Amino acid sequence: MTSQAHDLLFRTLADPTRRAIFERLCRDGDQTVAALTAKAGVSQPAVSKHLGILKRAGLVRDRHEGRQTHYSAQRAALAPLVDWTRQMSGFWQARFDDLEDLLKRMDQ
Amino acid sequence: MTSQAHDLLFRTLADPTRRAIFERLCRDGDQTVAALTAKAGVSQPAVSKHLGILKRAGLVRDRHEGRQTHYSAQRAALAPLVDWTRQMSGFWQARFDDLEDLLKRMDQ
DNA sequence: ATAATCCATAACTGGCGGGCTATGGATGAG
DNA sequence: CTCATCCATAGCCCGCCAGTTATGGATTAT
Repeated sequence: MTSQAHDLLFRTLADPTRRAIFERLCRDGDQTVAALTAKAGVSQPAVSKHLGILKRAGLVRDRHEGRQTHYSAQRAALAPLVDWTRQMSGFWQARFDDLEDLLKRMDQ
Repeated sequence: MTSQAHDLLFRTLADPTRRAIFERLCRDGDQTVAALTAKAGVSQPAVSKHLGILKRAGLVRDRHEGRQTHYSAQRAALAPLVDWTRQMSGFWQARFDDLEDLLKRMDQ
């Protein structure tokens, strides 16, 4: 896993609004842009931009359905984060390896 | 764990230079500011600022020794990150609980 | 056909943050 | 005592990025 990937992930998750959108998608599943905008506290274009950035980081997928776009969380994209934490900790690799395998097979 | 803590952690780790400093402290242990500056690719004041931010996030500790300041990584501060990832994933809590306990008892 | 809804993009703006140089206080060396 | 070294802070600058409004293409409703 390159350090670029870590950078992209960390920078993407550093913004509170964006992280909140991702959290919501993780908690409540599939959401339209309108639904996300209703709770985001920012304008619809801002939400669209955040979704674009999340998508570039692989954290979400979009699915077009008529004039709506549904977004869903891609939890597997969190794997590099777990990997990095494991490297920084330098211990208990075994436990983390289990988790990584799970995450990597979670492309739904 | 408050969402403020997550925000502080993510924002602190989002910068590549800062993350590299933390990684180095994790890998190679205790370092003086001069030693860190030598490899950081930025000026000494920049390194000092990064260390200050890392310290505010609880990720490093400083120890004064004469005119030198030694910094060391506080891996336990990564616990909220693990916690957040666990929440987003919503699975395998047991495995992560083990890790969290370990991290929280690692205040050296 | 017309109007309304959904979403993405463009264009602009402002603030935040990471970089720098300059400086000074504290400590160690000669 | 004087000078050099280590580090932190101050002050400044500039680029990036998250926010906004405006707009338009696509789809659905009337």
